[in-house]
Amino acid sequence: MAKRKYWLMKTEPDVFSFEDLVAAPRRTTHWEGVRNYQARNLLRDELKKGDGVLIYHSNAEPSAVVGLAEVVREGYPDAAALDPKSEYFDPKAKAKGESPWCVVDVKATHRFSTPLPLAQLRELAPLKDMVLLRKGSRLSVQPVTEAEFELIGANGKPVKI
DNA sequence: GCCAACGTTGGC
DNA sequence: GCCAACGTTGGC
Repeated sequence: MAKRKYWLMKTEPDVFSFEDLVAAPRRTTHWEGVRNYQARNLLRDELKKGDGVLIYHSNAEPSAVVGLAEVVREGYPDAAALDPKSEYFDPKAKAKGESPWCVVDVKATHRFSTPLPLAQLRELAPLKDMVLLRKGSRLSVQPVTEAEFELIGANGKPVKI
């Protein structure tokens, strides 16, 4: 099996929070609604079963990494793009008859007993090159190095769910 | 609520 | 193919 890789996924807790993921059946959901090609390509090609995921709350008080998850199913089409009732509906995808967008299934594994807010992440010197902390970084699915994942994991004091 | 950064759209 | 206009993200 290929070496485990690491990712960070953003979500707005008002829309879908980490606790919503924990409350979902089997603590698993398909990570729908990514509508950016760069992020789509990662979901489609790069995220593999068993990869580690940092769950990050954006537009939150405070914005923070709040827990860990794992990829349990690799990329497949995001059906929400074809559903007119979904807020992620994509008329162009509907016209084409197939969804160009991708989801993976992620499962919550650990809750941080100490969520790590942005300000605190910025204080950790080894994270200075982290994608999340780059100015203007908006990518909602982004790569994380093993060192970054381990450091953030340790600092968050994760508790197995 | 403001606004900087970024991605996408569409006129030409 | 250029680029201005527009929409979205997301920190503050």
